[in-house]
Amino acid sequence: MSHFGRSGPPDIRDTYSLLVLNITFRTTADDLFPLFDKYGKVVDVFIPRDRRTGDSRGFAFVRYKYQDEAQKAVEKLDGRVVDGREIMVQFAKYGPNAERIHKGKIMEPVYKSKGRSKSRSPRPRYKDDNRDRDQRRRSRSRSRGRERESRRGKDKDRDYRHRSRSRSLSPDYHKDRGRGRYDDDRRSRSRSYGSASPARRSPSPRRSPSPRRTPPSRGASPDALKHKDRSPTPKSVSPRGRHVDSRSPSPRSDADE
DNA sequence: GTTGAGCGTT
Repeated sequence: MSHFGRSGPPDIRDTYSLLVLNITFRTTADDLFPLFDKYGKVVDVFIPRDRRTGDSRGFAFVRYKYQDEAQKAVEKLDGRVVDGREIMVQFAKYGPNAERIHKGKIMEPVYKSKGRSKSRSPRPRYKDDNRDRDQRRRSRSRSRGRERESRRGKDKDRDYRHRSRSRSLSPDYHKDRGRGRYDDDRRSRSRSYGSASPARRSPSPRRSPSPRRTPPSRGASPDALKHKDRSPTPKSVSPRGRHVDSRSPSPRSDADE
């Protein structure tokens, strides 16, 4: 859903997509549009949302008409604090159809069946380049600290994410963000609740085989504590509150099994 | 009500 056209992507023929990360979950396309539009002609603004909850996923896509404008917006809006959160603007790496994108411009996959050598730069990571990205990373790393555990090697953790993204090994979208998958099907197929109905149980846990047994670690005898706290006056207390005057609760009958 | 690495819809 585009912000402009309600019928999917309008036209990505000559548009440059920018990826906006680290945005608040409350930020909407309407909020980003004026911000990005000020730096250039924004063709469309799209914010992926959850299909179940409908909440923003925390990032948005802004499509510019010209690359120069997009580039400028990236430099200007990147690092800008929006809604109290520092956003990260950068060119989209992947397209909606898993197409390759160069500088936000969708480029169809090159068929080198005939031509062998395009000799295109794969992605040389220079130290300078890393340095830039490192700076912005600090912003998002300051959160609760999902990496707090920092297991035994950061390399491992880092590699894990790297593969998740880079490697197309996991087509499954398991983003452990609470989205999970559509379990509705499973739930529907749940076995018939005939005899395994927990609700059928007596609401009164009086027959609990093992009630809260005070741990002796305290040094206080369970009996003593129970006597003092539980029933100061056995006659006044009503465990369930249903049979106060009842003379014979009839445990067997009452406790249906 | 919350969350926080990342790349997209009719």
